[in-house]
Amino acid sequence: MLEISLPAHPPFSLAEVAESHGWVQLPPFEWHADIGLLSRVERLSSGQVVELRVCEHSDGVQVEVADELLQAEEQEVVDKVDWMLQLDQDLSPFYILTRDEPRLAHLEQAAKGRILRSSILFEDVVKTILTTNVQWSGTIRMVASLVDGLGSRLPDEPSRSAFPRPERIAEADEAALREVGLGYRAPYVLELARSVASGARDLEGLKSTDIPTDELRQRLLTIKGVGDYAAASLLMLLGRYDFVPVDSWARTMVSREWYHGEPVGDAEVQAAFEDWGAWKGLAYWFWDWR
DNA sequence: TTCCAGGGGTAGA
DNA sequence: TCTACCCATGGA
Repeated sequence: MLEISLPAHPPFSLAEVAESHGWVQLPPFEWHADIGLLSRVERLSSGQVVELRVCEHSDGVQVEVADELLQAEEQEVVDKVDWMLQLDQDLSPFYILTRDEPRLAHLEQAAKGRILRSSILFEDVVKTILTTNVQWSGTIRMVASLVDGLGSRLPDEPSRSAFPRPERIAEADEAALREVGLGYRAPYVLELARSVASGARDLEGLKSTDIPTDELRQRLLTIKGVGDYAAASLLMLLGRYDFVPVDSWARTMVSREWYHGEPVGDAEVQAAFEDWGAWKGLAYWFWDWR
């Protein structure tokens, strides 16, 4: 049994990160709210498949892994948990701004503001593509069958699997992915997996904070299946909050809040949060619509 | 049965 | 740049 303690930049709440959006409902994440346990099956680069069990602990989290790990594997676990939970995220400039906005003033006290993300960007891009033009229940179904069908299984609990590697998806053919239930999104996911597996596309490199946001957005938009909504969502996951991910929910809420229920377009939604500048997406995401 | 979802690609103006 | 049309699939 390996136990690792990791500090987080305060304020921090594991529950708030876990419940920051729907990702926690998608495998290989599992969230046990009653005991505050975030679990996730992860395939390490060595090939070993492990379960990461994360609990809140003093000023951060404690990560438990049942297996013996090499030093390099342990470091990989640390890096991945740090990335997924945004442990070192400092939102104090945003919190200062929220103090004058009643709909957001509670965020700092509640330690809200971090957004849960997957260990590698490939997984987040695939999942985001699988949220488009489908109800949330459909996204859960597609991700679950993709993970169960192509993911590496956890040895001690074979009903659970890691998210499939790009190389594994790249080996599949389009018909198989359609059969898994991806429908017309199958060729998008396949093309992405093949380009990442071949090295033609470096998604992990997009995590670099050196890339200007507009350039980053343009690069995300070159992925088939990623449009304005998906790009904005992914920018949020990359810590760039300059765009609101406008979906049917956003249009409904902005319409109700500021347009007397009249239908609104993407431009109206973006404009509604324009004053928040570089924090626009975050202000939208955590807005208390009441 | 029709409509639409946590939209996006493509063709044609 | 903007619009119309198409895309698989399951809830509502």
